[in-house]
Amino acid sequence: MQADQPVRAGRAKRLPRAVRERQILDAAVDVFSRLGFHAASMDEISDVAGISKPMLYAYLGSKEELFATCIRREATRLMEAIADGVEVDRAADVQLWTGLRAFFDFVGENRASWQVLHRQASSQGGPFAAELNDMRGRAIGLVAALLENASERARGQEAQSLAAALVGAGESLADWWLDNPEEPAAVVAARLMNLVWLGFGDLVEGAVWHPPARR
Amino acid sequence: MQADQPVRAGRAKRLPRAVRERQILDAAVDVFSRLGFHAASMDEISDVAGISKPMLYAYLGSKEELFATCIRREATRLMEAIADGVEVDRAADVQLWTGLRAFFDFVGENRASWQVLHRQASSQGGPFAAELNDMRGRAIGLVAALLENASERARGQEAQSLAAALVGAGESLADWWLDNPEEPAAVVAARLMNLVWLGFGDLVEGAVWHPPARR
DNA sequence: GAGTAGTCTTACTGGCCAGTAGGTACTGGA
DNA sequence: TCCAGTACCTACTGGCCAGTAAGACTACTC
Repeated sequence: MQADQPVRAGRAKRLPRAVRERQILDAAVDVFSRLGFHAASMDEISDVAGISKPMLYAYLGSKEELFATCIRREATRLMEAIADGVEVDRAADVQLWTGLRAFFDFVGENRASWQVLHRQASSQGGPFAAELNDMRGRAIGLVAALLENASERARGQEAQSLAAALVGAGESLADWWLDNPEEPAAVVAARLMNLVWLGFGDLVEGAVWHPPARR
Repeated sequence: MQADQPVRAGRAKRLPRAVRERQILDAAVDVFSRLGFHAASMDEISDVAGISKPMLYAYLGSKEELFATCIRREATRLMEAIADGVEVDRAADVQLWTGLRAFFDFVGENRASWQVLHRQASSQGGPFAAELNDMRGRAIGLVAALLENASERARGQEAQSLAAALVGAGESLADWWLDNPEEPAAVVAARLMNLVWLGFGDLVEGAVWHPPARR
């Protein structure tokens, strides 16, 4: 019987360190996104990356360091994608819209990254969640600033919590979209835009919804 | 040196099975919420519950079964709390409002439950996420039905995705609230209600937000 | 006070996996 | 052609933890 699995045939080709590191990080994001931090093993990651375990440790350090590096890299990519997408110097609604578009485009094109960021990182306690919360906080702050600019009524806590809700709606809708991927990113983004903007638009005009007396 | 830790002093008091099972589930929810599924050990859970490990296995089965049982119990509690809270036979906005109130009240009073449901369960692949998605799906379906009733324009995919966004906004805002707990549940709930209802209210009246031509 | 059913324990096994020791091959310069 | 440096490897160790074997204690019944 011949070898039917093309498992790492012996020694891997020599490559400069920078290239290998990128390969390893790609593999790590893939594995972490599929299995989660704990269930992912360094053996599997090195396997997917096409190298041996000691290389992993030599280049990226411990499992925790590796994971943190993944998070930082993917978070940075996401935030940069959004920053590049937002058209500043335009009306608030356009800024929000372009930001949403950039966000959904990124998620559509980088599902694994999104999995690692949204699911895995936040569910591990400790420094990871902190790292992630930091990025999330920056996103919320960005949206909050936008809201504060657009309306006098949204200030401080008010703006922060509305922004948190909005960012959460985006995250959740992105998840839903991954399970129902038949629609293009633009359609999904537009739907969220309709929901939140027209809602917030009314707030801007001073409308307030009053809870009725309890029965 | 005397024993300074009141660790399980020898044999635990005999208790009927139903009571023990409840204690164990309480302990399990606590530990899972703090550490996550993988990092939580059966030793720690049995310790917190005040019994020995074999009891755990005798009563609740394997670690996975125990976790699934926790999820099912907490999901059921949450859904029942919401169902009890919603005032049916009233206008759509009142139904939504009462549902939101019930949801935020539950989260405020059962933080550990919420942690297990929202963070831990969804980040473990396999049967857990399925179980959780099931409940989540029911919540989304409920909201979607409400939206469909209220408007002709929201149908099928449209309603489903809007509902997903709304539920996600609620989840996210609940998380934010846990980190900023100075405000009462009602205030936070009202804020979300303003955001989403007035937004959706415009959709009902036929308003549509058009994305501008890209630059 | 002997039987029995259910509660509870100590003390172990076996597997998985993070991390390492101690090498071998390749490449490029002197 | 030798050397230095870097890329890369196989093969192991040690700890943690899910799950279990084997039995001990209690309470209730007749």
